[in-house]
This record gives sequence, C-alpha cells and structure tokens, in this order.
Amino acid sequence: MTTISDGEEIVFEQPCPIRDVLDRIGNQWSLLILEALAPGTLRFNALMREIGDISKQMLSRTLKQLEQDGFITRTLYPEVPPRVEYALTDLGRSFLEPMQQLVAWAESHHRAIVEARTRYQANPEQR
Amino acid sequence: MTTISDGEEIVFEQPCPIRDVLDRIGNQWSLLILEALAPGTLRFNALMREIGDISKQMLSRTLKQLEQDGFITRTLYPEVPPRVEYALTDLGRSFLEPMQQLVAWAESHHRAIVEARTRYQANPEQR
DNA sequence: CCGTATCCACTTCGATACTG
DNA sequence: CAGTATCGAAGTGGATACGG
Repeated sequence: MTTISDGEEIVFEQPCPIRDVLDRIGNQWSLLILEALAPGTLRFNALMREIGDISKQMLSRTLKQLEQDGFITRTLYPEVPPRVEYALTDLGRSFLEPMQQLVAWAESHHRAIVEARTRYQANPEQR
Repeated sequence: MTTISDGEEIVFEQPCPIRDVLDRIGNQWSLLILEALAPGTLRFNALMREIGDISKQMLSRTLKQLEQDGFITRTLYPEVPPRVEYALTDLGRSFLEPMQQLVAWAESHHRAIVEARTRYQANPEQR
C-alpha cells in the first residue's frame, strides 16, 4: 500500500492491480473530481465550487495524485494572476465508463441498501 | 454533506448515493470478500485463507457491514463446533457485474498507470 | 471454530495561516 | 488565483487476548 504524505517520496509496491487502482480512485474525492472534469476542462477554484464541500488541501492532494497516475493533466499558464487548468487524459476518460456503470448501480440500488440497513437495525436477534 | 438553504436552516441531506455506496464497498476488503464469495458460499476461516492477508478483525468488521447493507447473508449452524456460512444475496450478486467491469479496467490499464507514475517521477520539472 | 474487546500505531482530513 | 505548511482531531487497521 502506498502512502501519500505531502510531497514526500512515494514508493510503489503493489502486486495486485485492483488494490492499487482502488486505493487511488476508490475514495470519494477522486471520483467526484473525475466526474466534475467529465464535461470539460476546469480551473482549480472552479473545481472547488463544482464539488462543493472539499477543502482546498484535499483538492490539491487528490489532483496531484490523479495527475501522477495519468488520469488528468495540469496545465499552468504563466499569467498574472496565474491560471491552472485541469483536464482528463485519454486514460481518465477511459475510466469514466466503468465508473459510470458503478455510479448507475449505486443510484439504482441505493434504496435497497438503505432498506437493508433498516431491516438489520430492526432485527437485533442473535447479535 | 450539508447544504444551507436560504435563511440559515441547515439541512442534512440523505448522503449522496455514490458516496454512501463507495464509502462501504470502496475499500479493498469489501471488494475482495465479494469476489471471494462470487463462486459460492464460504465459511469464516475459508474466507480468511482465500483472501490471504486480512486480519480476522477486519474480516469480521467488513462482513458485518456487508451483511448490514444487504450484500451478503450470514447463516449460523448451531453445531459443535459452530459453523457459519457467508453467501451473496441477489443484491450482492447484482453488484458483481459493475464491479467486475471495474476490475477488468483496473487490470488492463494498470500498466499504463504505473508508467504514468514513473514518468511523473522522472520529470520533476516545475514541481 | 467463530468471533469480540482492548490497546496502540499509523493515516487521513479539515482549518487555518501563509506564499508566489 | 492557486496553491503549501503546520497542527490537531478523527478515523483505520493490526496484534493480541479472551469469550461462546
């Protein structure tokens, strides 16, 4: 498993592809960022607004990860004030499809899950 | 996630379905357990052996979550020694499909991701 | 055999203040 | 505008010992 302390050296040592990929994109922020970038390029603060309740620290960290893993590109325009644009790469776009399948599943089965939880709580039998 | 509607009343929304679902099954253990149960019913220790490097505490916790969310069933046979069998529910099985799409994506793009990381480390330009 | 309880190390995340 | 540095709070996961 990899650790991501700020800017420190990062060691890759993950034999299992599924674990490796899911460690990175399995968290809510990565998915939400990729979704936000699906329609097109966005700037840092635009992403903040789009996602809503992410701190800029988490946004910054997660963007760096996604860039590092090749899901997005970061383009700096050396203007004043600076402008930075984030966009999906081909790899990032290719990930959108399985991801949206998952999102669709989540949406259509969310009610069933909530109901299962309610049932579980209602029946504290031999637990 | 909280939203502030006009005025100052704070509304606690039902969590976003995607976040809700991903918080539960987004971790490696849940996915690995569901994969392990895909071929059929398994007992606790069989699951331990199948997954390999999970502690029984994490296995126990994650199984309980999955049961609570309706992905799996837990059947206790009151024998001596006790026997407990875990199996997928219909909901759990229905999740297998989008999940395996994701797994397939992870496997076929893992190399590209690793290469992207290598490139990133090799080019510490304006970072 | 199938767990739970307890304790502890390690991460992760958010808030805040600061920089170019 | 687009971040980074620092700090503390909260969460997560493992090891171990014990219970049914």
